[in-house]
Amino acid sequence: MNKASPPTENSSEDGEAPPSGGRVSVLFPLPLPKAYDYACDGAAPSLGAFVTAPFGPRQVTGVVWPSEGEAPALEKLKKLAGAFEAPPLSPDLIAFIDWAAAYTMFPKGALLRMVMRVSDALEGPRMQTAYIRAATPEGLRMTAQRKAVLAAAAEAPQFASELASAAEVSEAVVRGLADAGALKRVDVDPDPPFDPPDIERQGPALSDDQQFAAEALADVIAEGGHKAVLIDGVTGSGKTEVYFEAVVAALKKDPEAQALILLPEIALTLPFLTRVEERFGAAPAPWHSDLTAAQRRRTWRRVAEGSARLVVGARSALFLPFKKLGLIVVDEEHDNAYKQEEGVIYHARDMAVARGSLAGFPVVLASATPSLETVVNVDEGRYDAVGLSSRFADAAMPDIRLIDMREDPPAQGRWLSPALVGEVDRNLSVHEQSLLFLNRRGYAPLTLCRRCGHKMTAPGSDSMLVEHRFENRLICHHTGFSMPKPSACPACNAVDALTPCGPGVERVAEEAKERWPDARIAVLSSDTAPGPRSMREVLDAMKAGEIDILIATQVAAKGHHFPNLTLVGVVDADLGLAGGDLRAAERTYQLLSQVTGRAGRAEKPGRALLQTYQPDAPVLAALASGDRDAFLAAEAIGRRDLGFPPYGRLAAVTLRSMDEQALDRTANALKASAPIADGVEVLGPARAPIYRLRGVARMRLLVKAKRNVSLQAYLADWLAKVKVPGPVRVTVDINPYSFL
DNA sequence: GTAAGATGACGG
DNA sequence: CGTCATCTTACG
Repeated sequence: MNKASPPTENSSEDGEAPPSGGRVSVLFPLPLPKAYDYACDGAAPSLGAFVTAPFGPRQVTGVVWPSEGEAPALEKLKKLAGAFEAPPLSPDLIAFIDWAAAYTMFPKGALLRMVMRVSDALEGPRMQTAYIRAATPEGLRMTAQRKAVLAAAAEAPQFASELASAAEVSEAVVRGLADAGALKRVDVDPDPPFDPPDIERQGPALSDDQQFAAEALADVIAEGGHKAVLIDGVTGSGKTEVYFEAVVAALKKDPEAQALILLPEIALTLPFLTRVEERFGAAPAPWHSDLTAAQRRRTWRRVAEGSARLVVGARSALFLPFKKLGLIVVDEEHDNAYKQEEGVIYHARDMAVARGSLAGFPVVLASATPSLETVVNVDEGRYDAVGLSSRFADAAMPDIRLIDMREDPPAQGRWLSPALVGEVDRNLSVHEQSLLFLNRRGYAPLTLCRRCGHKMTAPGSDSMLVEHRFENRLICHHTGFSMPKPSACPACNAVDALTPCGPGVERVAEEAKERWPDARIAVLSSDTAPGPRSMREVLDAMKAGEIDILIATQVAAKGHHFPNLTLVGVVDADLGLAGGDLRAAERTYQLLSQVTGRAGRAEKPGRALLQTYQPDAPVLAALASGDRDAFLAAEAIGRRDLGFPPYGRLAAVTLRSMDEQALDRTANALKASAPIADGVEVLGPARAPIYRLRGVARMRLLVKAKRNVSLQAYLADWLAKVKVPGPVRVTVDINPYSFL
């Protein structure tokens, strides 16, 4: 704990000196809405510095924050306890946190907590001892073990454990050699810096389209300042190479600038890291929830000091303490995985644009199926757009056909229509791969008692248990609850009456195995059901052509190239349309467009068949005709007429409680006290579609407002008036995506 | 988040 | 009337 660097100018533009008498505001990473004031001896630590201070009965680490509001008298203040050497948070990030807290209506401290989740990063490097080769001293007693260690030693420092295992001896031998002077001890930082990306390295040759788009982005970056730009290009058009050029431009323009590439899912980040390494000759700093504590600390520290210049990460990377962030790329910007639904609720794409806007740097959004929000922002001139129309390597878009399941139904208890079966037959005969897509894990989504009609649900929950036959268990996909499949109905005790209803991937696989006993069939879903084969192995086998028919959930839809895949069969194209939330059609379009785009990537033309009971649904018609823009235009009109986002504002106020009566009362009381305001409509309360989850019941009110009203102001005013009893928890979700 | 004070439920 | 459990509040 050392004194931090001297105070910087306290940001006020008129050059006003910081409040005299050595006082600072400190924001703690706790769910608190404001910063607290402290006295300090001597120079105040600079804005953004990490400090510890007594807070109530304990010592807490927080960040020096801009003061606001009236402060208590100096003599009432406690003193700061200490400061950290870690680089202070940038004014950009402070401004972003303030903004994001106001926007999401979560307390500032809760947002700061997302920045400070790396608990031990502040302590600075705890040096570790490593060993390098040294001149062998005279008279060194030589043994076989010692020889092996010296042979393994090198110029680059290695830990005792590494040397010992390389030489197949114990660590004591290594330490003995160091004591004898034959190895030199050196202190190494356990968090080595990341190799800088090589921005001079020549990228691959770009197509004319790509070149044009890359230059447009380079212009935006050269111009400086904030701008959001959409790269709109079909699957396989090479968007990635284009935004890599934008990264190069941003890093070249300012030798201190850092760039962040956001990806929607961890599963995508791992292969992507390799791709970045190929392009830039160095792996980027990774950030996602699967990192170990050590990897996390390394990235956090190196990002904070500014030496990690390129970061690839999931949505939470937005809250890394970048020293000088100069560009954010949001890949697959339409992906709903960008919406964080737990803890602080936010949409990473929107937050990325906001962060760029506050700090004055460009944000690039990339997608083959951009969200309606983004398309409208482009149409209304708030965002720029560059298009990539041609598919790479001249591969044709797949031929997409709808199968009307009313006219061409599968046999009873089967899920594949004769038309789809015929196409798979054809593909098998010419040794090309087929993908059967069904976005449903497990064997059957519903288990019903034939005798009494009882539906199997998780205890204390209204969510259906999904049968997973490989494990012979019933699993709740919402809570993670799982139980062995019972032989008797828990409601009426009828034996052997529990019946699986509807198909999941496992059930389609069962049908496929019966129908094509000689074909090589694999199942791919996030729970890697069939035996010990991991997702990675299945994907590799598919790429290598070792699988004839892959039956998969959406994990196969994203970011994989299967060169010999020429047929995609969508088992249930209507699946995402049920439930009817406002983005159901859009999501279906995005997902199915992505899946069908897997067919025929290389020289081989592909085809896709969508099984549907509603071939007239506009989404499906649009998919079949490939007319994305017409679909978006129709969606836009629908949303505008209903006043839904992006043409209006929406917020969900969710109440949760174990006590259903208290929940009901509070929900109704809340509704009754909703202020009347022009252009604001409060809907509900209604039970959530899955009403109870782990014993907690949930009700929701929706606030719908015109675009020109501030939802946050309305909600703050409203929620401040109502006293919510203890056992009922209220959360606000600005612009909700999930209606479960 | 957390710990101390305030409020309320049950037992001697 | 005392003790323990739970809710409320405040943290500078």
